[in-house]
Amino acid sequence: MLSERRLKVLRAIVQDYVGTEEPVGSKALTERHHLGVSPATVRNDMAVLEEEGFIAQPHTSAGRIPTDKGYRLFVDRLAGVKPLSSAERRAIQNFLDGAVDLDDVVARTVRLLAQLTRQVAVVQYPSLTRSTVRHVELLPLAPARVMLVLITDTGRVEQRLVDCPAPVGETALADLRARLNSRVVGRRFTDVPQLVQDLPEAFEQDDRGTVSTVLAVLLETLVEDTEERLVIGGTANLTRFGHDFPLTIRPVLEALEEQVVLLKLLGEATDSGMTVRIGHEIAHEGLNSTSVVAVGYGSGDEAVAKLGVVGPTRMDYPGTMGAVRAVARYVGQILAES
Amino acid sequence: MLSERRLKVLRAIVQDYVGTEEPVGSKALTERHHLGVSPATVRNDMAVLEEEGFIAQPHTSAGRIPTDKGYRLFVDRLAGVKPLSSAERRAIQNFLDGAVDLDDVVARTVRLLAQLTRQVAVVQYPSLTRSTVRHVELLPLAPARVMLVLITDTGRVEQRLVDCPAPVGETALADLRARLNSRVVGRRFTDVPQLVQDLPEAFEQDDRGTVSTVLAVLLETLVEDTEERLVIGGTANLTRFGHDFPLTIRPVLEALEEQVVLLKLLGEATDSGMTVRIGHEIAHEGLNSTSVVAVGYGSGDEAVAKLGVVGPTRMDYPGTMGAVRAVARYVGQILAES
DNA sequence: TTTGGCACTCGTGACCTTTGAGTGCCAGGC
DNA sequence: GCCTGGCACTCAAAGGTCACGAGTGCCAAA
Repeated sequence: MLSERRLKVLRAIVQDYVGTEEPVGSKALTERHHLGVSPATVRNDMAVLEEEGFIAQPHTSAGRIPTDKGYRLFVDRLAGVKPLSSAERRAIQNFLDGAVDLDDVVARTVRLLAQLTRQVAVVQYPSLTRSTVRHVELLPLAPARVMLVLITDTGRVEQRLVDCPAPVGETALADLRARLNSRVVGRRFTDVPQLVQDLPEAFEQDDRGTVSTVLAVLLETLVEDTEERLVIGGTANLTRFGHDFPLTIRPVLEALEEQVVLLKLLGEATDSGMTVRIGHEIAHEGLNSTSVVAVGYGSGDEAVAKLGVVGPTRMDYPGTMGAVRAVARYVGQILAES
Repeated sequence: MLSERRLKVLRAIVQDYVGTEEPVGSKALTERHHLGVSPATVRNDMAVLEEEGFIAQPHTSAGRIPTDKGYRLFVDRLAGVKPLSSAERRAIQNFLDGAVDLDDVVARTVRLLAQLTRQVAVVQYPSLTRSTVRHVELLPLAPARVMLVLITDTGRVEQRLVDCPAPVGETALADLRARLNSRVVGRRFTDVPQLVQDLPEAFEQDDRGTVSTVLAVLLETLVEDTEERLVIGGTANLTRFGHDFPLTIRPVLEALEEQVVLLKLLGEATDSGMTVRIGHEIAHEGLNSTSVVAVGYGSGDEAVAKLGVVGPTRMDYPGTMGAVRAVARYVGQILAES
């Protein structure tokens, strides 16, 4: 087990390195942090920390930099989540309060996160899986063609064209609309399938085909929409990545365009509480020199989606985590209000 | 006026520089292009070209590189549009034919363009200004709350919540829906305002407020939606920009996130025919070292939106223009079919 | 007008040296 | 047993020198 002081040394190394981007040596450490011991002692501690794999030397006779393992320990045990200043909190609130609809909320959130953390922000649209149905509408477009419109409690609207096996009368459609809504409004998406299961039986033989078709499309919409949309922003912050970044930035930009990768990353985040993935903990190769801080957000207790940032492993974890958490909370509030 | 040969020299310089990314000298020129004259002669021509501002020297005793003005001349008079190979054409068609809906068409187009040109691709969603209305639907959500759904001929669906000044009856709403649709279905967005102008007068005094409100929201939707959505892709290609690119890439990434800037850029493109903006011809400062190749596309004769690419001024103009034009044509076809 | 010749420029890369931050280790002190 | 000051060692970074060579401009001759 590492002694108290060695943990302090590790923390100091992480903090200094994050600030200066340069390997930190024993002398500089004792000067900047009042550790109460001499550089020589710190050197001994550093030797131990290196042996344990928490820090490394880029080359002999250079300072040390934290390894992924070192950052991990730092995040888990040495760093808190830095709360935002009240000025920042007010700024967040003001900025988000101006949003007019869901798209706007998401767009503003991503801008805000990017600005606050000075990193790349990723925001997932609220998932439909935990959403409830606000309204289902059926519009006759042509004799055998119906448009299905699904409105969710998060303000999202989805529509699908349905080609029916036979012409549908206005009354049958109105009947279906009424029955459908009475059963599913206010219910969760996940509950819908069994709620509508026996619905065709309530209709005349002629219309059953149509009813089944409409229901099939509805269920399909519910499932399909579980694959989420993402919005990313602040990619210009990638230029702050490091000195050698032609090589670093490339794969990151590529990964950011692969929504699948990002979705998987966010998906790995635990539903409640913040998740931090550091460097090689991230499965995707192009992101091995980045860290991801993600957290779920939602209108109620449950998270309906995730948001987070992607930055260099050498990032200000406490500050980033604080910003991410704060933004997630405010977005949750906004969603709850609307 | 520049002699025939000097134009040839300029063309050779542009081609070589685009290929090698390095200043091109007189000797290399005569070796790679059979100009039939000696390096000394070429040097004289280069001196003239430089005096006229078409080329420049990064420093004394280095080769020449084209200036923005040089590229302009090249594009206008020296370069054709390079048609794609039939293999490329087939690839485009196959790739786009797999699209299932409008979103997918746009997403695929942007990927395709980025891949084909190896640059940053920008695709604007089909504009609503030239679109026609397919259907307008009104859904009662609460006694004084109505959802307005607008379906366009390009397959786009927009919805808005309308808070009415007074409760609306089902019948009044149905009446409004019917009257509204009979007037605007199949008509262009731009014509809608005057078509519905006198609609409130057909209703009872009690409902006029509601009707006016709904109409106001509808018109607002039409106008708002004229501000287009954009999709961009291939940002990873920015890493190919140049050697000094930390400084170059930053403002470009920033500009790409400012949709306003891009919209303006695309907007400047003439409706028919391709537009090429080179370096400082672009008003936005961050994009002064880039060129934009844009062209309109549409399902019929008229362009409904623009698409294009953003790349370094040092780009393969003939090839890029060929790819952009070809993609625009195929997308137009796809849209016309659906 | 073109061409070969020639002197000149100047960025590039190779090679060397110096500098200094940082290290590991050790012997002595608390 | 842990901490500390001292000391020799290492090595990347910074600076300086130098030769190279691609490229230029100019000029006189074809």
